[in-house]
Amino acid sequence: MGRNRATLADVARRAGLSKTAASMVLNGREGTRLSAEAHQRVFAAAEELGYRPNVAARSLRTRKTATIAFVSDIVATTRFAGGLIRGALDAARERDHVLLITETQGDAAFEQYAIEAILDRQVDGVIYAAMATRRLTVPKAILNGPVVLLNATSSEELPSVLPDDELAGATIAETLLARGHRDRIALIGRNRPKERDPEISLAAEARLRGIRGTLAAAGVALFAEGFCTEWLPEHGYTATQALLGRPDRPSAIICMNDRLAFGAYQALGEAGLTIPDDISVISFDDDPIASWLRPGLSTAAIPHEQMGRRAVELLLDKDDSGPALVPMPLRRRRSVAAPAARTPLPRTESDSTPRSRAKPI
Amino acid sequence: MGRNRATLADVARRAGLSKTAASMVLNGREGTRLSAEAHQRVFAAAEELGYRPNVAARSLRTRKTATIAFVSDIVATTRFAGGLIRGALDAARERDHVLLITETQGDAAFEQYAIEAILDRQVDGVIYAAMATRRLTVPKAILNGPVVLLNATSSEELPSVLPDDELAGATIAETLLARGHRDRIALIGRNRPKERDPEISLAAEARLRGIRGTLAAAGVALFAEGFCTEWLPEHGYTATQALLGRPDRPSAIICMNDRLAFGAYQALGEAGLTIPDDISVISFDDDPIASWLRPGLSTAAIPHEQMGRRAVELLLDKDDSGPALVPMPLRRRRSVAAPAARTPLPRTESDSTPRSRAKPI
DNA sequence: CAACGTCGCTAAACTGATTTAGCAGAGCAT
DNA sequence: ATGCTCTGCTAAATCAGTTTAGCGACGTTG
Repeated sequence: MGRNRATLADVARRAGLSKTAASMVLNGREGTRLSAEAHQRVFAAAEELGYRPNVAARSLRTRKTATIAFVSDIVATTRFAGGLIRGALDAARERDHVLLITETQGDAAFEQYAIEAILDRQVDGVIYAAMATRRLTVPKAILNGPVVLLNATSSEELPSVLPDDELAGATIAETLLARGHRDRIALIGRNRPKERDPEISLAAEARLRGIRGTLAAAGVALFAEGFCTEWLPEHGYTATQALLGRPDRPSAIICMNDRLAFGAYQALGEAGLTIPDDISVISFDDDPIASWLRPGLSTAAIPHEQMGRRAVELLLDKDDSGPALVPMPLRRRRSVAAPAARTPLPRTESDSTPRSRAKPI
Repeated sequence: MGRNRATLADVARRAGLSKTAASMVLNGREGTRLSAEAHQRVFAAAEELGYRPNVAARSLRTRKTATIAFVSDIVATTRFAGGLIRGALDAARERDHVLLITETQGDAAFEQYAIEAILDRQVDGVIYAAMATRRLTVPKAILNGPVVLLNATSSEELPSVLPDDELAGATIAETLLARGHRDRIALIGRNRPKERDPEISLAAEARLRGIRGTLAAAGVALFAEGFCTEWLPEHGYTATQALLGRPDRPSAIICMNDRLAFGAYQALGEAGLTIPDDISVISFDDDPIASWLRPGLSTAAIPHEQMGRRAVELLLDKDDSGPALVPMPLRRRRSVAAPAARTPLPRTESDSTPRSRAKPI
C-alpha cells in the first residue's frame, strides 16, 4: 500500500530548492519571500511526481490528522445511521477530512477501546452520536479536543445537533387542523419513560409539546391518547385496536413514529377502514416504509443527512455557531385528508361497519 | 486532543533504560537479550505513565497504521450497511484495528478522492463493498495492498465475501416442498437485467438457480413467474395482483426480496386473502419489515454481520483463505403453511371469493 | 594470556513532514 | 568604507516511534 511515493525531498530536489522552500510553497504559506519562479518550479515538480504528502509524517509534526472520529452508541449500524453518516461523510470530504467510525454499543469496555483508538490516532475532533435523540454523558477523555454531539445533548454545554421535534409536532398538528380535523384527533405512542427520561429520549416529549401547544392554541385537546410500551409496529397495532374499540371513532391518528403508524395501518386494514377516507394517519421519522405503505404515509422526516452535515460544520468551521436545531420537513403523502363529513352529522350504520374489502396498507 | 501524553522516551527514562530497550520490550520482540528485570521495569513504567504509543510516529516508520479502509459505492448509507459495518467493526476491534469509512457514491471524482485519502493515510488494507451483490471493477491504485471485496466480485481474482444466494434459493424451495407445496409455487421478481448483468446483481441469478434446481430435482417447475422492473413494494404489489388475476391461484409465492413480499402482502390483503392459510409467502433478505408484517414473513436472511466480519478476517488473518460464501439462514416465521387442502379436490366457490375481512399484513 | 563468544544493553540513524533560526548577497544611507 | 535593511533562500531541529549496528564486560577456550 503506497510504496515508492514521491516525498517532499524528491519534489525539492527536482525543483532545485530546499525541503523548506517546497514545504512552504505547497502549504501556501503567506509571508515567505520565495520568488514567483520558485513557486512555479515547486508546483511543477509536485505535479510531475504526483506528490502527495504523507499524512503520518505531517501529523506527527503538526498534531493534525484531517481525520474526525464518528463515535456512536449503536447508531452506526442501524438504518437511522445511514443519513447521519452520509451527511457527515459529505461535509467531511468537502473539508478534506475523513471519518473514523467506531461504536460503543453502550458497552463501557468498548467505549474505552474506542476512545483509546481515537486518542492514539490524534483525531482532530469527535462527533459523538446517539441512535435515539437523548441526553448522554460524554467520556471525559475526549473533552480535551473539539466534540460535537449528534442527536444528543449532555450536561457539558457542548455544541449539539438535534432535530426540531417540537416544531415538527406543531407542523403535524397544524396540518391536521388545516384539513379540518378538530375534536377527534387521537395520538398513539404515549410512553412515560420516553417522555420523562431525557436519557432515553428527548424526542417524545418535544413532539408531544409541539402537538399539544398547537392544538391548544386552536382551542382543541387530543381526543384520545394511546400508550405504548415501545414504538414498534405491534404496539401501534394494539393501540389502534384499542382506539377503535371506543364508542366514538377518531378522524385522525397521530403516531409518534412510523413504525407505530405501520401497526396502525395494519389494525385499520383489518378493521376494514380506509386511509385517509375513514381515518387520516400522520407520523414522525420518514422511515423507508412510510413511502412503501398504501397510501403513502405523511410524516415529518428526521433530517439525518442535514444533521450529519451540520455536526461536521460545527466541528470544523471554527466561526460557525449557528443553529443546531435542524428542521424536520413534512413529507406530504396520501394518508391525510379532510375528515369524513360527519362530525356535525348523525352517525350512520355503515360508518361503524367494516367494509368488505380492506384498502389500506 | 491528546496533549501531554507520555512518550516512549518518558517510559524509558522512568525505567532507567534506553528507548530501544523500552520499544523492544513493549513490542514483545523475541530474541532480544533484555533481562527479566528490565522487562518488569518497562512494563511498570508504561503502566504508571499510562503510556500509549503515538500511532502517527509508529506508522511513519513501520508503514502500518492499524487502520483499514471500508470503501463502498453507497452501502455505507443504506440500511443494508448496518450489519456489514457492525461485523467489520467488531472483527477489526478484536484485531486492534480501526475502520476508516468512505463512500464513492458511484461517482468517479469521489472515488478518486476516497482512494487518495486512503493512500495518503497508508491504511493496512481495503474492504471494497457494494450495496447490491454484484461484479465490479476495482481501481488499480489500491491493488498494491491487500483488498477484500465485500458483497462483490471482480475480474481480478481478489478474495471476496458473498452471501450464498443459490443455497438460500434451494432452502426456500425445499421449505415449500417440505410443507407440501408442489405444482402451484409462483415466483415474483424476475428481472432480466438483474439476472443477466453481473454488474447489476449476482443475487438474482443465483437465487433463481437455487430455486429452480431444487424444484427440478423434485420434478416440479414454477407455476408462474412475475416480472418486476424493480424490487420495490409497488412492483411486488402489481406482480401479485397480476398473479391473482389468473384463472388458477398459486399456493405459495416466492418473492425475490422482502420489499416485493411487502407489496405482495398488500395485494393479498386487498384481495381478502389470508397468509398463510390461503397463500404462503416466502422471501429473501430479512429486511426489518419482515418481522413487522402480520404474519411475520419467513425469509432467508442476508448475513450482513457475518459478511462484514468475514471480510476483515480475510483481510487481516494472513493464513485464512477459508470459504467466503456465507450461508443465509432462513428465518422461519408464520407466513408459510401447508397449502389449503384443495389441490387434489375440486375447487369450491368460496376459494376464489375474497373474504370480508382481510387478515394479512 | 590472547582470542573469541555471549550477554545485556545503547547510540544513532531513520521515517517524512513542519518550523525555527539564520545566512549570503544586494541595495542604500551615512 | 561601514553599517543597515531587505530579499530569497536553507540548515538543522523537531515530532515519537522503530531498527541497525555495535559496545563494554564477562566467561570460556586454546
